[in-house]
Amino acid sequence: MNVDDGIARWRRVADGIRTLAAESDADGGLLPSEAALAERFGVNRHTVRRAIAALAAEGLVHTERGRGTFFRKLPGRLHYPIGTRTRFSENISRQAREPAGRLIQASVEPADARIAAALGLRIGAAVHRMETLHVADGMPLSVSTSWFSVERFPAIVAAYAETGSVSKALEAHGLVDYHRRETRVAAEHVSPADAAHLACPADAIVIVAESLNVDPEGQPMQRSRTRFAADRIELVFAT
Amino acid sequence: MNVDDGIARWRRVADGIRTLAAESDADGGLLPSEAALAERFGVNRHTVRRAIAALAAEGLVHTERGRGTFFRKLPGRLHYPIGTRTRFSENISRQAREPAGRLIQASVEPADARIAAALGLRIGAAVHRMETLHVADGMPLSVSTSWFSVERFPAIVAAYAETGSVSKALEAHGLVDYHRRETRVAAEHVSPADAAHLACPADAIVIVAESLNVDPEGQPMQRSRTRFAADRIELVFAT
DNA sequence: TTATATTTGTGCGTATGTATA
DNA sequence: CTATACATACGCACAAATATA
Repeated sequence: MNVDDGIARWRRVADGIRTLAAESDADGGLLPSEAALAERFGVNRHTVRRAIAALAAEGLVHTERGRGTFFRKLPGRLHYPIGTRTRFSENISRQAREPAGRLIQASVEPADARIAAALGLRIGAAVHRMETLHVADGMPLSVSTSWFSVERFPAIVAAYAETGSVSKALEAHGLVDYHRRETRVAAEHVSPADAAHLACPADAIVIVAESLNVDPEGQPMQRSRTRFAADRIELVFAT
Repeated sequence: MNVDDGIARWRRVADGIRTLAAESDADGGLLPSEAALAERFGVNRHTVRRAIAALAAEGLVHTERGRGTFFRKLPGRLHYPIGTRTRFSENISRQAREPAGRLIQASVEPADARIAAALGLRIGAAVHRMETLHVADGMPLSVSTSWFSVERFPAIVAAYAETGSVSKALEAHGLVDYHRRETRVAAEHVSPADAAHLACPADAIVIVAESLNVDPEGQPMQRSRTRFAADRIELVFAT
């Protein structure tokens, strides 16, 4: 535990304890004793005590003399299952009430090289670009940008605005089945515009999921880039 | 700049300079002078010099006497494909040279409720807990914590330490095939300990992937929690 | 109830690391 | 380079609160 990295030992111990909390997410759970933690991390008990003091100051744990130190409960994240047939409304409605998608902005633009390649169109072909916000229980969870071929889905924007659901909007175009081909997952700091829509602080984190949906014939028909508020949701990939 | 957070000033200055490098991603770019950096961060010039020395030691910058200090170029994000049969070594070795896993820390502990449930063991059963670091092309990409049943994989730690690969360590126990059942993906700010291992700034982001690997009979045998440096890698789920 | 072990809380001395002037 | 101030980390000892036999 002696690395000259400019980070104090009690800070690393505090983080180790934080990890324990993340791993064994028991509310009201009992931490190992200070002596046990000192041995586990290879530091003096005073160092453990300083780490615990820092965690207590930020409210993660509380200690009771003679009894021990206990975790406090962390606000849980919603689960967002992602499989081959992901539908926002269906996913979230099992965990929260009133799932809702709201249209923020829509436009028609020429496809750039990347969009054209993803959707199998010519560069410059007209595509709908739709910006949507997804809310559950009054809490914004994600904002998403989607691209659709104008030729194939001329009225997709109106249909989404009316139903608040991509799958229902696609049904209106006669497409009742589609599935997700690929999802790329990254994470970034939130952009100012997204922070406003998600009602989160300027230094918040978003999980960025880029995906491609294809119809039953394997033809790509929707490309999307969704930014999830990372403190409110986690993605679950079942394989 | 005087906060009692257990992080040395030269470390914060070093992280600040790293951020400068990320923003103005010009290869061979010139840093502000040491005096200018000292004033910008509100520290003594000696502290700036120590920060630069640390960055030079890890290869991010190089200094030329009388001329100044210069950035080196940063690489783009690697892709990390995740499917039912993910292997770190195989994935990364197609894009980078010398993939390597290094054992950071290992211990045997009793399984808490969560680990026991995940691995199908009794609460309190002995499990190996293994902390590993994964590097490609000399750049740390992820740190991972894994849990294995001690009864089933008594020598897993030694086997990993020798081979630097989980799949090879499992082969040594006669398990040649396994697959990933579920992956949960979240994103957080990096913990100080992980930041030290990943050599990234204190305000960096990690993608947290929790997964469960099962053997051909469907029996869970490895639970892991991997933190990826979000600025170096993106996860790709093929469905 | 008492007795004992466990756990947290406190004090003090010493050595080393960090940051400034 | 030295000098100074402060933070960090350790080791030991003991007191106070709690749990348990």
